[in-house]
Amino acid sequence: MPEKPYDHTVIEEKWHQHWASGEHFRAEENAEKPKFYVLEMLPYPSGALHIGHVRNYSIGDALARYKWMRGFNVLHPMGWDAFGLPAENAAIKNQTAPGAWTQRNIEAMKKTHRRFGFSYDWDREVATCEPDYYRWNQWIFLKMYERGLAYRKKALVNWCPECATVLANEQVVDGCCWRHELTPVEQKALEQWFFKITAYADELLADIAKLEGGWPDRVLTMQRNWIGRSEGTEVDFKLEATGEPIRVFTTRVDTIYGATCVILAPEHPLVERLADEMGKSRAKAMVDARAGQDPGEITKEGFSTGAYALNPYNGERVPIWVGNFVLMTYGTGAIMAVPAHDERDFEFCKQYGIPIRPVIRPADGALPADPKEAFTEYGVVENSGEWNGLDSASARRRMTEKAEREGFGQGAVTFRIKDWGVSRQRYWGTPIPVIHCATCGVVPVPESELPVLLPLDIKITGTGRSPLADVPEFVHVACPECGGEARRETDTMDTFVDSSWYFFRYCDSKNDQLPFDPKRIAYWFPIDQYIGGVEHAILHLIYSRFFTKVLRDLGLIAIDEPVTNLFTQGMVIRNGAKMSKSKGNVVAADDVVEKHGADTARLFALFAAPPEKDVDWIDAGVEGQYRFLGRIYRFATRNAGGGLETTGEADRRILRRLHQTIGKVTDDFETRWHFNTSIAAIMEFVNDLYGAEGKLSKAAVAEILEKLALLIAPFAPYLAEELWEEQGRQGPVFKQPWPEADADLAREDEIEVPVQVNGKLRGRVTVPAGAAADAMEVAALADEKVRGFLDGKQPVKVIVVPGKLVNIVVR
RNA sequence: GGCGGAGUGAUGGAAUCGGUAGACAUAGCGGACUUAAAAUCCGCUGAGGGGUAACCCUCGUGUGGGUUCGAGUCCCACCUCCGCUACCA
Repeated sequence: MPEKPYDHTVIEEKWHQHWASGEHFRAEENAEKPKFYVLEMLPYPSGALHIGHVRNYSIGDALARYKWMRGFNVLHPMGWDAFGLPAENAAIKNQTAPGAWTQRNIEAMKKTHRRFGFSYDWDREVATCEPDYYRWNQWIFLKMYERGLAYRKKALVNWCPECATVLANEQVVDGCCWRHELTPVEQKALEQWFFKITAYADELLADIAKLEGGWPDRVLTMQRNWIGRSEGTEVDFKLEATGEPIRVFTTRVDTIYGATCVILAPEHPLVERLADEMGKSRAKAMVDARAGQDPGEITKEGFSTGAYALNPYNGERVPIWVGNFVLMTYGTGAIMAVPAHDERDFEFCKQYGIPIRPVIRPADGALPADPKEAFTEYGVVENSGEWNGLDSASARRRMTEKAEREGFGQGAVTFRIKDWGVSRQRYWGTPIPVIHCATCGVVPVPESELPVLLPLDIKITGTGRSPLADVPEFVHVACPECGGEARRETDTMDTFVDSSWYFFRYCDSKNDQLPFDPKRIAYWFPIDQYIGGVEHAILHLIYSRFFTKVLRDLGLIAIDEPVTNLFTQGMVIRNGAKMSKSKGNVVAADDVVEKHGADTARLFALFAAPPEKDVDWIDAGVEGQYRFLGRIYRFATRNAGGGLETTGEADRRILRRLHQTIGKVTDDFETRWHFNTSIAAIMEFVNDLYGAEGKLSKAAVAEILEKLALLIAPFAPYLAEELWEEQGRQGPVFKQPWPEADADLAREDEIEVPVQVNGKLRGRVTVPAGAAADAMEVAALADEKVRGFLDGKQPVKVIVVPGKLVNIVVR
């Protein structure tokens, strides 16, 4: 047959049309077949897919297609994380409505998605900004409110006095507003909504054990650290003037005789009463200074309130200070400072001349007279009255018991993780479904009135209060309880709410009675493979686990954890920097597909590096993948139906290589997903194939062409489908059984074994495959070259690794 | 500061369990084809040295030590880069 040139535009356009109906990728519940739920993190519709997305989806798609070929019933959905701040920023900049802007972006990106030929079941598509999605955010919110898992409290927000608006953390640059670079951001307390994730802190921590093996260790470590459980003691110091308690949390109550002051967080309620006017304004300045600051950069500062507290263990009188490094949001917002045994306290006390008094000595040492640094390890208690001589661990235990017995403290477990603040003073998000009534207070919107619709035609100015507060039709509402005049909540939800349960919705995306039918979840869940960027290792993946547990406790699902296996791909960087619009180094997926075609782009995304590694995207190199596809296509077309009538040695050799290649690619899929080496193996095979061209039998050519199409199907689906069709076979290729490597055909007859003398490579001998150790030794010792290096000496020892190598040791 | 990852040719990377370092690809060089170029096909390509040649020798995986018959791979110390996290008492 005559060779045809590889024209990706023709091939890809053809199959693109063919797949447009979407029927090939539709997933349906089928109890007969094993299911496989493969999911890639849903993108924010920023306007265009970039090459980082392409990498993510190429990994997921290769796996989805492989699993199809392995006979699984595959669920492979896609959607849009469509709420969020960029839409509002674009609205301000371009005078467009956020909804319309988002919709346009989704359409553009979906088009790109389809050009790449990713195997999604688009019937299940979800866009989180659609009322039929976010109504279930509201529904879940109300269920959580009923159970006390959603509650209100005052919390600090970043506030720009110039815009008179709340800023997101990423809008704070060097402590100043991003739009007013000289205006320092202030901290302002607002009533806000919180999800009580701390109620699940213990379970979230304990269940990490269930994820081991399926999730990367570093993600689990990050989550453990983020939850940050620590056991300690809460102790009440007494305010000298009034006798009222000041509660502190410490993990080292054994050091309490070394406490030389009590330090309050600047927001601590007592500061209001203890500090003078000057102190109060200093405290306020400390709080504001924290906005957007790199915490490591903040230098410790503080001031004395002039008040004193009494140590409950020894009655000692210690001064009360305010310190900027004490956090109101952790523990009790107040600490006892033990400079001799805590680095931070040491630094602070040294700076202000507060005494440093050691009370713990190393088990094998003495108390230092004038410590140069804090001794933070466990040791033996000294200078501590009745407790002297105890080791730290038992002192902790017994001193805590005393506090409990005498009522001035107790054992306590503190978590680093805080309740999840979900209120956003923003427009483009899910309206929080509550109503504020002057008589009835906070009233949830009745379930029957959901969804609370987000009004679409509004002006976003970027200044003032929550944008929704300026929409009278939205705000004014009758109270569902008393019928009186009331106003709607004008804050919207954090977009992490949207992405915390979307993977359930995919299973039943059109349900208008419930967020999803529990039966369908039972079939598809848990997610067998979740794939996404490691940047979501903490927030998204903890919130998703939290929601799963909440939905379980609501009786909607029966599982504890949503994701069995997590794969975190590396980032695609560009010129050593993370791709971002502001840096102007974004590689658009559209450009790549335009120039080289979808198969080439996908192949290159997988070939550039193993998927878990970061990769610096350089255009050079894409060419090679295009050439590779062309080599396959040209070989296939010019050899179609061709070949010798008789079979010979060339057949045997190339079929051996074919089956070795199948084995290699299969192994990569089953164990480590290093598709760069899978593709390299197929390239090597094709190179060998070129060498054997013209020497192969008809039967061998046919088998090779068939298997080759199957082998590349997960990586280059367009070309695979085209080859499959040209061979006159019934498609689609990605629903065919994955080829099996035939171990007998793959086996080598002879192997070349390196021979070392004293560990240095000195020669090679050829032996039959499977040769016994002594046969290998004989062959090695008989080799002329090797003998030259033996210098006539007798081997002291010969190490033989069957099938691998021989090492002869001489002295 | 804490936790994690990585350092291999000009470049991306390979070497999966301690066993031939540099597969595969890019870039470069040379050849074939062509009036010419592109495309394609073939060959060479870690450094240094030797040989007419097939080939051979020495060195070589961030640095310095160690374990081992044998180390890119394991252990110790250090250097550099990257990511995450960060006064969490």
